[in-house]
Amino acid sequence: MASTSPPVTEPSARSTEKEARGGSTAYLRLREAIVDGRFQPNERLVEADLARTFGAGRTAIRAALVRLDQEGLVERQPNRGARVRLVSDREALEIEEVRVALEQMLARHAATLITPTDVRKLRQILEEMTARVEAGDPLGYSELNSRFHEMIWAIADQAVASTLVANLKSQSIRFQYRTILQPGRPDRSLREHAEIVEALALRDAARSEAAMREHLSRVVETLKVAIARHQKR
Amino acid sequence: MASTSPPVTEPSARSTEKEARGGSTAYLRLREAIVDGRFQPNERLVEADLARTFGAGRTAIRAALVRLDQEGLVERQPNRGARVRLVSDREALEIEEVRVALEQMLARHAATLITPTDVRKLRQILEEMTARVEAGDPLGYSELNSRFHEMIWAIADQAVASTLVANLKSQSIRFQYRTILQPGRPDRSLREHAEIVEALALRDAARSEAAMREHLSRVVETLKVAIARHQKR
DNA sequence: CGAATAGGGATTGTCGACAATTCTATGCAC
DNA sequence: GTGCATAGAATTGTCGACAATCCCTATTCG
Repeated sequence: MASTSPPVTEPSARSTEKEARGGSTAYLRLREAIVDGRFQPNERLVEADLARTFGAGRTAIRAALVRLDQEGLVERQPNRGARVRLVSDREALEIEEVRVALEQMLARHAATLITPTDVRKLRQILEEMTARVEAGDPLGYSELNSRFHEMIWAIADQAVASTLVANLKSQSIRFQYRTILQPGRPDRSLREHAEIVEALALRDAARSEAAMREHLSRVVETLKVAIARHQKR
Repeated sequence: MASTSPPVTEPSARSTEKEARGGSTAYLRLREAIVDGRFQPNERLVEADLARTFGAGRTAIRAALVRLDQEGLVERQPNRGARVRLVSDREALEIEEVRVALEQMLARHAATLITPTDVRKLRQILEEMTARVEAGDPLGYSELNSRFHEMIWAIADQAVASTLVANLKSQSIRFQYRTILQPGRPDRSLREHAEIVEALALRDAARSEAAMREHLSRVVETLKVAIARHQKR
């Protein structure tokens, strides 16, 4: 399991790379810490503390916070510091709606660009997913699920959309288990994924788009009831 | 005319407001300068110069640049400074594709939430647009066109999607005139907008979505030929 | 004459210090 | 005991200085 989005779109490949060297290493490490949940939502992020923790200067931490704020992972208030941003239930739903729209489009593009090799890889992931469901391993399933979708993003070859959807995902990561853990969901989810692969293999753009829409719309619905149930508790 | 996105989603309402006071005023002014085209694409943005120009410290400028980099308006390379980001033709198309997907979704939501007052306002904008076309005023038309779409974003009441689409728009602003200036485009565009209003007035979600998709798909197509024509020149 | 190299100027990156602001806790009045 | 004012601590915001890096030019050597 571990972090979150390895393949398609690293945190934000826009600029400042070279890892270990430059100053953006603080950004990457802080980001990872937040996404992995090592900081609680709403937890205060004191610059001096972070600087000590990550062995960086306050300047670097500051830049990282500005960046994470713009990215939506952190909330900064003037003179009052930064906290890990808590995304509300309402917002999580909005994010998921956007994801539906974007992945739909990505599926359509993927259908016209997909190669036999890609299809083989997708089927392979699908098999592994089946195994995890049978083994009753929701965590492993969830990880493969991510791989599945990321693979489609890569095939679609649409950098803008992929970056956006990856960013949104890291914002709403806290909600990802609420859907899979619903009863009966894994089986149904599996069938939906199978239909997506089927449509992609046929290079049928319209059907691929529809299948993805169908799949993610159900995820949204599931999330809605999960949240409703979670609230009246 | 002037700036770009007044109503729905100011530059980035996430944090740091209060305008004239805090330090983010440099960010806002620099952003506006870039979006309005007062800096050429690829032009170097030297921190010291900007600090003098905007009467701010280098620290504030630095924070603004980090933010604008994350936002995609500026490109920063380690130790080599920042430049106004040049979005390629390819990327402009990708951005527009994303816009199709998002606005489609926004139209669907707007259809279920729209009020008679909203409909009246949309029809009014539509009338003004007609007047501009008849007057042969593409600039005024373009401005109203923005207002039209922003109004729909507002109605849809989806902050996440609205923010994204607004950001994308400021990135691709350089391309906005390439579509409208194509021959025969204004008339057709007008009819498409009318159909959108019609569908929204009926509160018909599916039809609204389809109308928006139809409209923006044509914009993408138009942009494609405009770019192709522009390249072999 | 061309290529490699060293020097100098310009620019970014980072640190430490201090000012400005917010937060916390204590004391005082009622 | 509750509410308000105030002092002190904690934290952020900003500035100036310096180190690190890059870019350009001129010089030297083959």
